Amino acid sequence: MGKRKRTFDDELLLFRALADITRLRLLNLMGDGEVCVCFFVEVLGTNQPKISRHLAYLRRAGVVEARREGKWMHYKVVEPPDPHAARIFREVRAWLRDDADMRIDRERLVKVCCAPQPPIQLRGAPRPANISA
Amino acid sequence: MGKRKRTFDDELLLFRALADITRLRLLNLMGDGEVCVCFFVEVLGTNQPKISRHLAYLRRAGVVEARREGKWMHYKVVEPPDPHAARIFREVRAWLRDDADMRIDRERLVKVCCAPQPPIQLRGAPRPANISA
DNA sequence: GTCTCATATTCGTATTGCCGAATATGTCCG
DNA sequence: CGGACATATTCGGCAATACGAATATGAGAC
Repeated sequence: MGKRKRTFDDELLLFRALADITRLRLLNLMGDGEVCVCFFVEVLGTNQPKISRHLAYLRRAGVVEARREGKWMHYKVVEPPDPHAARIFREVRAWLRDDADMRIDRERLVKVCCAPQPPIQLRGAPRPANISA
Repeated sequence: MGKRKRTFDDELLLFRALADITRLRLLNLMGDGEVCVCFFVEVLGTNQPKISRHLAYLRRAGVVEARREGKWMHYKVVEPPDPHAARIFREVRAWLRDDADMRIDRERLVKVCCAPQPPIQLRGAPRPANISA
């Protein structure tokens, strides 16, 4: 009786990962490359545990990977191993790229990163790679 | 503050519609054309209100449409109006077509429809269109 | 009209998911 | 070692969701 569950579990995990606006916003900010957790907190304007929980969710779903650099953690998007999941995921990311509100988030990320006087809590934080408006 | 919510609400509705195994199985059975509710109940082997509730969910998400024919209700897949959503949805359906367990469900549908002696509760029910193994 | 059948909805409850607050882990510096 | 900082996890409450059971709606037969 658990046969079908096992076969489609990964797929359900993917869709449930996409079924939350905070997680979609995180994926969107990672669209151009690695991003440090502290920037997520700053751009989304929410508390840090919430960000961390959603990143863990995305990691369990197999769509992001983490890399440690000293105290900081960098997250980046990775394609799911399943070819069908990968195709779906690519379409979702294309959707995020074109969405107006998502673009606003990305612009906020650039502004926070490249500001001459960044917020106090971001002094010395490693800048994300491949920033582009 | 409700700006982002409004813009991406439809998209979240789509992903949440896909984040349930029963709804994915229903979409899979509709892959080849219109299907009558009574066949869903038979193939999935569950109670009727559960099927009806999930079909209502899919209808609210804008991915299926219903048509009445006497006492029977036929459901079919429709593409979401948003181009990005439509592309994602097409990929999901392709995924369902290739999945092994989903194929088993479709074969069960064919068997139930075309059996020389269909189950008592299905005598006279309108056959789905475009049945194919 | 009534009866029957197919489907939809409501109701009460159990489960799941998201949240903020508090706490734990992990790394660097001195 | 201890203190500071970035991030992760746990905990309790609350809202959303899924379920079975019961009931309601809607259409055809009579």
